[in-house]
Amino acid sequence: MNTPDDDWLRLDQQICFSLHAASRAFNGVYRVILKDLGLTYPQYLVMLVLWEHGELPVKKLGEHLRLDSGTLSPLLKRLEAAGLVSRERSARDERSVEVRLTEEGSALRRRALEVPRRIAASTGFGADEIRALRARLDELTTALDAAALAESPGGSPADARS
Amino acid sequence: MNTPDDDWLRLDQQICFSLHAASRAFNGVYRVILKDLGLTYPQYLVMLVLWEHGELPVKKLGEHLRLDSGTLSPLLKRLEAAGLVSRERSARDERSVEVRLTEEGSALRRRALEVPRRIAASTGFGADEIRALRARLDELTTALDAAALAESPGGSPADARS
DNA sequence: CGCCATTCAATTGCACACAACTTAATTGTG
DNA sequence: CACAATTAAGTTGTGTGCAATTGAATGGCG
Repeated sequence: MNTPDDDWLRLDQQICFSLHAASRAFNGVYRVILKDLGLTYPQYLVMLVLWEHGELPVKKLGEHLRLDSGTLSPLLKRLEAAGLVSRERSARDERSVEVRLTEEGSALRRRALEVPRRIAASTGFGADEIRALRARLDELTTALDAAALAESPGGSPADARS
Repeated sequence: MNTPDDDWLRLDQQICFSLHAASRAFNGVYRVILKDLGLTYPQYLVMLVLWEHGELPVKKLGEHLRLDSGTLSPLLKRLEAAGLVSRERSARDERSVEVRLTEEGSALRRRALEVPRRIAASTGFGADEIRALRARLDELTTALDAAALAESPGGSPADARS
């Protein structure tokens, strides 16, 4: 009786909504800061992975970012049009497409180095606070992903490979 | 020298990315659970506000949800097509449009009551943990919003009305 | 060797999210 | 009262995000 149904609906709104709002607020700050680089926020995430790993197939990129080809294909096409990456079918496996940084894409990294500092400043959070929050969010994501599989309409254990 | 540039770019990826991933993970769980109700996640957020406030103009709805008419207009049109809400120009101010729950929309609330519990279970977090995380995220959002204004290209004090 | 299940990208269709613009109504001011 | 500035919705265009489908290539198995 502490939490009648009405309160449940209210509390619920606040949890999911806070996350939704925070995500969009982050997006907004990145949008402003990344405009100089000519990148959107998701494009920046792709570039971060490429700057770290150099070159990798679309599949691997998707695993790092939890995105599928439906999202990545058009995004990569835009990065290619911007001259930042090249896409080439792998010689060994013609199904796979290797995404590589162009010289221009690699060079952009230097200009991107100041982004993290500006973002960190925008949050007003210290490094430790950020680390703690990140850990919390990762726990949450792991739990939610597991739950999505279980709840899934065909929530069959068949999906839960390994 | 504790944090060379490389580490900054890595850490940065993790903060923004964790939030991005958590938000999408939440979205995924809601997608599954809300499918029964025929609602998308943002549509559910709109319905939550309407269930709480009954009826209100698009503008107010946008303030509660931090969404503008560009997002809300088509979304509300879909909710109207689904028979859950009605839209009617206000008599007192013809610019404004009042969004009201239909009987069907009000009735849907009963079926939505179980959603919060299922979501809470999916997170695996306790009520206190959720509250703490929500508070943290709200701080973050406030800070980011303020920063976005300041960073804004025309980050002129002219924008900061009042 | 030949066939079928699997895998990878790309495409299609739908639904946000947001900037920029348009249109209509209202308010403030002279 | 008339007119400029403001305000509210809606529209347009771009860019994700994801389910479902398609098409090409690969790998396993008889």
